[in-house]
Amino acid sequence: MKLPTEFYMQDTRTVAKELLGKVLVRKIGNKTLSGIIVETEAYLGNKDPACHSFGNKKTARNKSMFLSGGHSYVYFIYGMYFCFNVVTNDESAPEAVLIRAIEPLAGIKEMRSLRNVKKDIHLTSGPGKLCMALSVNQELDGLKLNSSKIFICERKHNLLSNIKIAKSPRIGINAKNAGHSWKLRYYIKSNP
DNA sequence: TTGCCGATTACCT
DNA sequence: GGTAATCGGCAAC
Repeated sequence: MKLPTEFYMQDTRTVAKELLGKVLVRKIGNKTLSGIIVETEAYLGNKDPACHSFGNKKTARNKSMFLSGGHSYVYFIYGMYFCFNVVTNDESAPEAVLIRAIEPLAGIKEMRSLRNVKKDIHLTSGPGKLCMALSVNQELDGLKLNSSKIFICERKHNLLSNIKIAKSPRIGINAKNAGHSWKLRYYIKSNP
């Protein structure tokens, strides 16, 4: 079952936590690639100095953050990589959750051919890596997450009912940034 | 129009 | 742990 729009309209930190254990699905032609979400980060819009939409600043790049919860926000970074985010809350709150890592579930062969790595552990263990493995690019920016190309759903069997969630400061935030130490990164403890 | 730097990764020692 | 790769966004000029 695809997650309903109401799921994404909740508080951004709640969505970041609740996304752990859900399944990110990418359809390419007749191929299905998917993985369990194991690491996320919350970005709190207007009041978050580390967020692209800090101060409600709207630009060509981050305009998708100003859509309602349940849309995608994909951006290009470091001249080489894409990052995939889930927009949360309503239009008045340009907030989002960055998907930082997934555990491959379906389409591992396709992921291997999209990535050029020796060990599977490196397939989707970072925000840029998972975008390469799932062929996520700017074409998917601003789509609703019930799109046939990319969406998120519950696991069929609730195998992760007793997962332990850990939190920490977000990765890659410059120490000069006031949001540097905010603990908005969530991950499934002990998942490699 | 210029110039700095980034929500990263891969590969090196 | 260190850093090159690589280029678009964005603020400042």
